[in-house]
Amino acid sequence: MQQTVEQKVILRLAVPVPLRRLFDYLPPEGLDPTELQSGQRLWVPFAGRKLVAVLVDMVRESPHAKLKPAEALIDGSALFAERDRKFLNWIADYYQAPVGEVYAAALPAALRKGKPADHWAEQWLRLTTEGKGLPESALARAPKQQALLQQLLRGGEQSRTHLKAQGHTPAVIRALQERHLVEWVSGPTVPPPLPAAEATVPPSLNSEQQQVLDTLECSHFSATLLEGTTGSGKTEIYLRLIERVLAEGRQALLLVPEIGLTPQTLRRIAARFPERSIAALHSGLGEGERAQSWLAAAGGQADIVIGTRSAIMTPLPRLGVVMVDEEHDASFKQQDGVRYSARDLAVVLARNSDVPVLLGSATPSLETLHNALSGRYQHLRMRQRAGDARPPQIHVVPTLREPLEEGFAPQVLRHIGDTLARGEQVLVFINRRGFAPALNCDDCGWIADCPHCSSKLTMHRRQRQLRCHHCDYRRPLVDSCPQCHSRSISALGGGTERSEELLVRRFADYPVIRVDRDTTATKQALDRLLAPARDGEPCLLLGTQMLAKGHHLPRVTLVVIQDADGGLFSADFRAPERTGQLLEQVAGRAGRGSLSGRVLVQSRFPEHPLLQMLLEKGYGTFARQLLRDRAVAQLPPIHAMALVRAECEEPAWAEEFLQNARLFMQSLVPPSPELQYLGPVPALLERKSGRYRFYVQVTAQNRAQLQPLLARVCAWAEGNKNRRLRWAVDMDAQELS
DNA sequence: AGCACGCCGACT
DNA sequence: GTCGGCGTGCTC
Repeated sequence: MQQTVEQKVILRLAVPVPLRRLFDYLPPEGLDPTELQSGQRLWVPFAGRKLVAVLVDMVRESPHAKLKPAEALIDGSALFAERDRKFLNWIADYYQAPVGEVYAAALPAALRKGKPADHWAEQWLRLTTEGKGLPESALARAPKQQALLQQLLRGGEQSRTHLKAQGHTPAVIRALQERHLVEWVSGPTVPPPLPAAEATVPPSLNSEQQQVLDTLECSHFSATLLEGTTGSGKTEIYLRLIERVLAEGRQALLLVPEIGLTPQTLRRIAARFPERSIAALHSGLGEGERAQSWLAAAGGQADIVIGTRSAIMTPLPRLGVVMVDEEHDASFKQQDGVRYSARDLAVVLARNSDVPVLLGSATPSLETLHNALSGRYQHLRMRQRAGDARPPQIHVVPTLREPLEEGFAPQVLRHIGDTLARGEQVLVFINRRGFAPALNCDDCGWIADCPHCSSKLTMHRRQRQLRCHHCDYRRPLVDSCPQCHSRSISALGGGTERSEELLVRRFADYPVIRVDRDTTATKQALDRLLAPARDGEPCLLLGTQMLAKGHHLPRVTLVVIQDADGGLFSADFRAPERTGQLLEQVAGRAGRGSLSGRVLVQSRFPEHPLLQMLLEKGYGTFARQLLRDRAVAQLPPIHAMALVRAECEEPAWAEEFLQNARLFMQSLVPPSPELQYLGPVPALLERKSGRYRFYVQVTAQNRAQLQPLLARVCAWAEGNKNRRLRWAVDMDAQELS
């Protein structure tokens, strides 16, 4: 028997391609294999190109005969520790996603492209041997140098960023350098500095908050739903938990909805922890800043990480707590690529790391509520509003037989006028942007619709454009019918822009602030727009969902919901839940200060039982009723559900593909009361960007029944040869659109 | 996904 | 004669 002197090493790599497997390579030529660690990035040759791959595992042998060597090692040390890799592998498995794409999704763009991490290495200033020998009283004649020297003697090495923030000038540092007392060394990345904020002292807690904090156990895994009325002080609970884990030397992760991470939010956290290093991870960052924040988090330098959905995949070596604010928010579910739910992953991550997870909301998702009611999660509630704010009074305004003025009932306009006249603020919620959702010829019936989607074009009058809200199609506004040349064309229905026009006309003495995606391109813009409202002058705020989330506007005493009916008759089984959450959240904007609030809800169906229940009994009772309905209909969250989706320019191909997928799955697991199939059916938006979309829905008693079936259907579909067809498995799908 | 290889139409 | 259209095969 021949003995091999050199143990051969085979690298198993996650390559960013849409294939559900790892790829084996030999170590780069001329590299000592002992330098390799799982979790490092490497350049690899792959089907004629060069890609950045992540080393997931090292093994002794490979089933593949001809292996190529990897091209080069990128990282000196691993970016992903073993438990990070376990987590990412789990994600790929659970969501039936290609592993390489999961690893790619976990990395910030700059690192995904192969930039070396040491590009963001921080310069740290430390004492030389000579410097360490000095007494603190040295350099009495150079007070600035002395102060810096003392700081280094007491606190150890300091980052360049930190020194700059503290006002130590380069000149002072250079002076010490020239005396050979200090030197720069390259060290771990620190997060980019946040806008300066004045330190605040923690407010005192009310009894409910105190009770919640006493109940929350931080040493081990536990999952908790914190169901707290708007204004009950959930944020303070997050801040206290952060404080607690920081004191133990651990990191805190706070996930927030996409539009929740405003400079205002960041400032508030920075003000509470002025001495701590905070990394923000959101879409507003540049590529470099994002990589820097990510590396600071992954390197353990950042104490607090606050981010949107994708932050859940950031490695955190000292993780102590995970918190999800507004956990019901739809932006936690990724809608393309790796279709993960950051909220669900937060629970998985916490369990893996044996740390607590806190899901906070005034209007919990039915998923989380179900887990809380069934005892899987701890359920804590806060009903008191902070300060002396009282819950708002809610009134329904029937609009079916009412003569409306641009969508507003006369009495609603009267109330708006009265409120402004009292020097208070009004918030008008309209869940549709633009001037009008349709443009129609009175003579021949022509309707402006999107050439690429099964939807109508929305009229944007200010920009004189017709736009599709589903793809980015735009065309100039027409003033005669393109079909019959009639000049009698009308804009049907209303949106924020149309209401803005009316309100500006009717309430000319007051500023009207419109907040929607068209007026608010950036998070800074939102902050700027809302500034006059925060000053407390009487004004009218009008906008879409963007206005519904956590802005503290204490002078708003009247909230108008222009149309509550949208979600009551939708084909999407989640529509009532979302409508309930939205209405409750918007209504919560009323009367947050000492002034009491009033909410006017316009509806054509004021007697609709769900609307009645929501308005009279509140979201809690409403949500429990919806849960009972879901149980009867065998829908999530009582049952597990996944969609197999397909889209194609040729509708028949997508349908046929899904028909075959269903037949294939049925041959493995025939339909039964336990496991059921539906479809293929067209998606709610049947055509989008030129492609027809269909899905097959699979529901089962539990996920364990679904998992193996989905894995098999993925393997089957990967063998599908139609290039024009795109398909995906959407586990725990949130949208049927 | 993206890049190679391969087989049929309108161009210098 | 070939430049290039995109169908399909494969990626360690």
